[in-house]
Amino acid sequence: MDRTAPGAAANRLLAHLPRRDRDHFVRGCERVDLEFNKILAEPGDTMRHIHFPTGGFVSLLAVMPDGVPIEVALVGNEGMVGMPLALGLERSSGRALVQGAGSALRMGGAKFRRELQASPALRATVDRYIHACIGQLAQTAGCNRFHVVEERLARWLLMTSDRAHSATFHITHEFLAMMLGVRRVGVTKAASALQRRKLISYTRGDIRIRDRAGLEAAACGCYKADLAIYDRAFN
Amino acid sequence: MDRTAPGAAANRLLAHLPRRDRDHFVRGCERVDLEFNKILAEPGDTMRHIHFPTGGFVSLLAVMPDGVPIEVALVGNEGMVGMPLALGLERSSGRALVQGAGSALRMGGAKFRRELQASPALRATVDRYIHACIGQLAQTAGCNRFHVVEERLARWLLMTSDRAHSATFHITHEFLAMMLGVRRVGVTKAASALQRRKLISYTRGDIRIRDRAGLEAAACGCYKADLAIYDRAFN
DNA sequence: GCGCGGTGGTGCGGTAGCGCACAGACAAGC
DNA sequence: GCTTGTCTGTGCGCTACCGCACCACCGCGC
Repeated sequence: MDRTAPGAAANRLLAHLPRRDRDHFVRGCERVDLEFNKILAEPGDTMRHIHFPTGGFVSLLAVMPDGVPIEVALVGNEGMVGMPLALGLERSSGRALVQGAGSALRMGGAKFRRELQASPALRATVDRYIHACIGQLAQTAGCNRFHVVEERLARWLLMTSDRAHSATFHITHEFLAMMLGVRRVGVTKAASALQRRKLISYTRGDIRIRDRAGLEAAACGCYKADLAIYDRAFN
Repeated sequence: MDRTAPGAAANRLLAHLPRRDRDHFVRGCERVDLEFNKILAEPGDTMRHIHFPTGGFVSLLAVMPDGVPIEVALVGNEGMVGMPLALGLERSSGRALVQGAGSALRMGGAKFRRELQASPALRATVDRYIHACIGQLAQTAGCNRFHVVEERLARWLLMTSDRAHSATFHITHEFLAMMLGVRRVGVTKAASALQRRKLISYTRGDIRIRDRAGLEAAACGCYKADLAIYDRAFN
């Protein structure tokens, strides 16, 4: 993957654009930091920018009527945050929360829409990503219904590791519990089971994946299904 | 809402188009029957047509890696079946199953994409629907995690009643169990509780909603949230 | 009349996850 | 050193739902 504009290939979605479109697009963006725990959008917020993470990653959370949040999708440098803008709407329907600090390319909503009009390749790439995201949402809906905490935790760790591009990252049980929509002790129980099986290790929020293949086997099939969905959208 | 082309307003999504676009679009469609239990798409299938239900309604199901299906969205005459086509892809990622017999307007995929190019209003309307659908998927993901069968059943009955435009419709406990991803006896238990509370009545698959307001109170907030999502997308 | 398939209801033991409460372990700051 | 806050682990009773099995009822066809 050639890097004709700085950071162009650091977001894999933008890397799918033909060089000319990509260079033009990236030049129109500004580089911003994604700071840990920062909220990029709340339900009902007007979204000012679309973000293409280059490092770091962002959780998309549904906020239930009683205010309890749950993660429904995870966005790293393979995707973008701000799908509503690509669909002609301004208001976010969920919460977007920075999970892993890093950086992103961002562009104002109005400008982004002009770019979408101007570049069929951009439009096509963004649409494919939306398609993949819809698939991931549907997968997650089923996963939440059928799979036990230990499997879902394993899936989450793998997805996060992929997006962090690292076998280690930082997240507490408390936070994980929020993501998975379970109690903290549920995470503690599942995580210590995974640790006992020597698949992961952790202390005070520092998590390390020790046996990736084993963890994949411990995760529900949704992890592989997610990969397949992205693959089919962009193959 | 005026009916300048036959069936134009029978699909509320198409009814959002300016008259000229709508008439043109509807003339390019063919009218087809949606026959009960017919599968419009399986995961991985090439989608030949996009469908705009005019009567009848269609379940979108995620098929889990072990083959077990679960409903993730419900499409009536407020929507369309074939989102992937609108996003430049041909392969369905889930299963589309006719739940309520009726009819639809349909158009071939290639032609539909040409129409999307030609009519910004069509593109905008379809995009808004996709946005609403994403919201519904996220809501369902959370609902599946947090809410008990009785609440989810009530939500499903209300959503279905809305799409059937009727307080009565036909569906067995067995089938409902598949939609909700629970055992048949789980549905039996929840349904008889709702019946005891005089919110619904049923015999051998014939379901009637007797107290709509009561049923709304018995449903989880996801039902109202769904309505709000659609409303915000199209207000 | 009889059998049979489709539908709904019940019972029973098992388990995953819940709410709540409390205890230990480590880190950082004073 | 001591305190305070954060993080992780354990115990307990409870509930929703599970898998499995069996039964009752109804309508239809032979």
